[in-house]
Amino acid sequence: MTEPESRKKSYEPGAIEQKWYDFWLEKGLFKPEVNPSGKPYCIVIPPPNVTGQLHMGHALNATLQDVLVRWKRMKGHRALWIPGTDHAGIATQNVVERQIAKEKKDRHQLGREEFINRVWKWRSEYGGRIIHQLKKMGASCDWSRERFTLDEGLSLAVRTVFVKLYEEGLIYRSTRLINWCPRCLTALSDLEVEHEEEEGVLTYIRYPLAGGKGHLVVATTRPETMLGDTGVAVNPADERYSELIGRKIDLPLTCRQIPIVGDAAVEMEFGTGAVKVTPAHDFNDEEIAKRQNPALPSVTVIGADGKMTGQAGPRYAGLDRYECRRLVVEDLKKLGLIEKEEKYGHSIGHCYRCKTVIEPLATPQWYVKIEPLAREAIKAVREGRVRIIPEGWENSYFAWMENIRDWCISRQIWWGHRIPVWYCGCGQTVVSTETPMKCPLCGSTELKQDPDVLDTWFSSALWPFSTLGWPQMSEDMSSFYPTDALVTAFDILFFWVARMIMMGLKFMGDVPFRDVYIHALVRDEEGQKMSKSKGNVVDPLLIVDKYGADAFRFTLAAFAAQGRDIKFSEERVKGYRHFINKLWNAAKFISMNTEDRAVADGKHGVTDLPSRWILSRLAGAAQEINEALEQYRFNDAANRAYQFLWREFCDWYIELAKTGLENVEQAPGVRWSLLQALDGILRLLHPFMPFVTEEIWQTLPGTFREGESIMTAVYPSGLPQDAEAEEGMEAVIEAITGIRNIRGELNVQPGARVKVLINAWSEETVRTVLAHLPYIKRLAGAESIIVGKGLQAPQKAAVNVMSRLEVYVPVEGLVDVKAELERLGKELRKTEDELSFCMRKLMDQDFVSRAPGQVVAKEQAKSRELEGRKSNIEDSMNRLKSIFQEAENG
RNA sequence: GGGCGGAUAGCUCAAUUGGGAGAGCGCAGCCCUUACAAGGCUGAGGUCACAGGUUCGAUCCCUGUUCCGCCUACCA
Repeated sequence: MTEPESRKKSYEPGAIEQKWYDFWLEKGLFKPEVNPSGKPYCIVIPPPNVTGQLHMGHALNATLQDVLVRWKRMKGHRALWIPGTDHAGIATQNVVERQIAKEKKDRHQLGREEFINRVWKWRSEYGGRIIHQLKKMGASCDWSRERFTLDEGLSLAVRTVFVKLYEEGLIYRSTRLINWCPRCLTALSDLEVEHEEEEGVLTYIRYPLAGGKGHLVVATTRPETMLGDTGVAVNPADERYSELIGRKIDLPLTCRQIPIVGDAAVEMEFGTGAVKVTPAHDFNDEEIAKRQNPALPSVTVIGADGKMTGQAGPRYAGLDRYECRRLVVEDLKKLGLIEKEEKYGHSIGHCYRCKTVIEPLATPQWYVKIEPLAREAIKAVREGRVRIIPEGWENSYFAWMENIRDWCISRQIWWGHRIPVWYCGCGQTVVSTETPMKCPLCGSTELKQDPDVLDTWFSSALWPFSTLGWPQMSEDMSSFYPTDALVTAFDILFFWVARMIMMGLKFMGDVPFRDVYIHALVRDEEGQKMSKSKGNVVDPLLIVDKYGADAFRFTLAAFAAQGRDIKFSEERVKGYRHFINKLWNAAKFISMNTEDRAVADGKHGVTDLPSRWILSRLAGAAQEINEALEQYRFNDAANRAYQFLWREFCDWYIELAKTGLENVEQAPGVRWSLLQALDGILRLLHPFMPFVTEEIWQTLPGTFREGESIMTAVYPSGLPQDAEAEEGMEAVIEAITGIRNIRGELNVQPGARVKVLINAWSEETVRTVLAHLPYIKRLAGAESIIVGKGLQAPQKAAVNVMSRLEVYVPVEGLVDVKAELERLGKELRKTEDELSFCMRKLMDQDFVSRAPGQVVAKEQAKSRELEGRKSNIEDSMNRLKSIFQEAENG
């Protein structure tokens, strides 16, 4: 026969987690319908990339959302957490392209249709991976409502939004420089470009003045672009150069002549004060070119593939841009046109997907005119209709939104939402949610759809309402929009959060969510960002296997609010596994002591002070935990639960209960309180550690369980507190710790029973202590205790002065008198220091007259207590000293 | 260049609006006390980065400095 689960010495998560997750799924407990009449509460998951594997960020993100949703569900809300994945255009396409590259093919050989089929096939094989991983974390998402950004419904939402914005003039097409990734062969939005500081070279090139007299020196970090220069700009206010404006340069390595122009944006102090202008390959230069009248022409010398074009001239055409750079510099050197080269640190844009250096390239692209949308989104946050938590992020949000530039939404890839625009040979453009049969202008059926797809974030921006069924009306939509909270990391605040707010306001007429909770980034132990290339990634699934999802979740929650970063270390998870084990063993103890024994029928059967106390403490903890969760202070909530379970419930109450259980009359009440407090802490902890709490909760007697799962049990709140019991227990606790301190410091053997005198300051305390002598004896290892007010101190005793009482432990023969004197001396110095600090304040006229009355009163009370303590310690020391001297003399 | 955040115990970090700083881990001592050694009891350890200012009083508010991190920007 195997040991029953509940009696094993330690908690083993593996099989138990699977068991309960299946149970929850089977019972449909993740659906909002379990609380049909509750107030709706809804969170949409930040959809992870369908190509993704669960990483630490997902794990933290999912944990926090699950804590919120489980908590709200237990509070009776109609709670809905909508899961799903994102089609992740570029990332997914890259993954599948790599796969087919192994077959020595590329997507063009396959053709668009076949390639798309391959991606869908890949998605059906691997796309469920991250969903499966979320389940391992215990996520209570309603999987029946799972969505994918390329679902038919979501695609319709995307087309609908596109058409509407187009019709309003908020989507337009334009040819201008955009960020181009020469490896992914697509345009990128400004946000998708990562700037990194790099060491480069600033090359000073002599540009000969036409007509053969002298030259102008320009500085550049990209010498190869000189082949596409169409001008040189100087500041018109620059006396060195102003009279050159209007003259021409013989552009080296080409046979072109280019003008010297004036532009106020040129910094006179930087470089030589003269700048080459390459409108086709530099955003600034494009601006300068446009400002000229007539505008400077564009010469594109670098193509979409990052190689030099025919316009670069026969010597350079076809070269990679970096090879060309070397050759151009070499050629210029031969011509004696390089003045100097110096090291230069500057920041360079890289593709956020493949890290290739971005090339500005002029191509036709679709844009969203963003300013009108941003204006409303700024207002929503300013007016508090969307709260960003922590508040500090609002600044970043405003800063970005106020300087926002039009959003390039077209991508030259195949995987994604095809742009719903068709072109006719007659020149007509058709924009429609459905594929048009013929051209409305000429009737031709030869319509060609725009080959590009939309930025993935375009569809993600619609997520809070597209997942609820929009553009169809649905019950979910009227119940759950606006959603309640959005939980995410700051790195997609602009990419995603801001755009959702814009689209929600535009298409739903209301914000997409009330609260945005921005959580930390998970870093490694050294504080480095986890990345595959650094090899410092910790796989959350391995942590779950090793320590269980509960310990892992609790760790993440407990460290969630420590500022922006969480430094993750396995040691911490190990620590919280100990916590779970503590809970497990407390439950085991309670089960052993309640099974087949009388349990009081409710709270009225509870008569003993410790039981009243723990129930009151439970009420207090519940209140604080609820308050913390209301404010997204996950760490405070988790730590309060930790403190309650370990310090108050296990260290104090269970130990006290061992005595209470020996009292035949009180025992049923103690048993009820043990179960009641355990039930309470299980419920409080359930959102953080769903599995172990369910496992234990299911073993509680039926009267403590009002439903089939702890998931739908009522979350403790609004429980009555019992100030009288708390005050009474303080006295008991002081008596016990007072004795323990002495034992500990004087190294009394744990087995040795000591005789104790307790001198209480009030009759009330005397009564309380007297009534609880069995508890004190047991927990403090005392064999006899004499209690009274104004007790005469014994001749030879160690003393400990507390705030409600003082404790004497006669130390006849037991103790080194000298050591005890040292200990008391230290105590005395501490007390005196505090007292003099206190007195100094009270003697200060300014303090007494200007500080608030209650602060002064507090200081006065404190000084009285310290005075008392001081004289008590001095008395004890004097007694010991006389003994000491007797011994010396005798 | 602009902006934001951080500097508190050996380590990692807390501290609801200004009134002599807490936790976890670690460390030291003593204990296999029948829920738990993944445990219990006790203890040591902090001029709250630096310099000024406001205040009766500053870890907290203001200014400046140093050192870290991050976001953002078209100085070629």
